[in-house]
Amino acid sequence: MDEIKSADDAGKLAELYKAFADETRVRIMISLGEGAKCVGDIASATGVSQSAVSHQLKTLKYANLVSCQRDGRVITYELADDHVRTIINMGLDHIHE
Amino acid sequence: MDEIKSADDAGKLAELYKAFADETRVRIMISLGEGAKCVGDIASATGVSQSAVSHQLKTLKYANLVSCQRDGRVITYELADDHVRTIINMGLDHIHE
DNA sequence: TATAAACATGAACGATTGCTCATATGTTCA
DNA sequence: TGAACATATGAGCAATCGTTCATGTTTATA
Repeated sequence: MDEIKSADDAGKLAELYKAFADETRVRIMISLGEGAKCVGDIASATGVSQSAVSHQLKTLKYANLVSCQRDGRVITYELADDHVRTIINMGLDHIHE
Repeated sequence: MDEIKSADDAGKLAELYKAFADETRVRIMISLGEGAKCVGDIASATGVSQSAVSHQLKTLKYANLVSCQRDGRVITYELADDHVRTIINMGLDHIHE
């Protein structure tokens, strides 16, 4: 336990963490931590423009960190799985020592 | 558990994950996961130039992810704490589904 | 003290990133 | 069908990043 397992995968790992390496994306993920939301609600909750949110959601979706579902003209996004929450909480633990 | 705790801290969190968002730095941290090493050994273990390793170690040290200790003209680096291992393993879990 | 070894550092440059602005796509409803 | 709403997308640009190359700093040893 708490022992590094793979000596490879460094590239994929870096790719994964790149998705967490931006304040806007973190805000979006934290916001989605409260529950599924549509793009407009994410934008107002985070104070980021609709366009910027949409661009970042694309990045998060590509990284398999969020999933979405269309319902009429509204598209609802949610965190892909509990790994996302866990990774964020792990980071918060580290920050708060 | 597995519930996002803080609604703020987004900036600091992004800063933390930026340190993991580069393949070279991940390679260095995985290498240090095997145990403490000097700069030259890290360079040969990762196949990265001494200069690049040194630059990245500075970044990792600034992020409090590694610590170092001078012994003569050799400087030995090691992972700062088990959070680093945990964060990397968490990422590997996510990658390997 | 002069030299070499181990590491750090600064400048410079190409590559990537995240935003804005304008516009396109898709959907509902009158 | 046409207007309005929700979201996505592409171009363009400033900012950040990671490397290399050259050189500086610190320590040991002849």
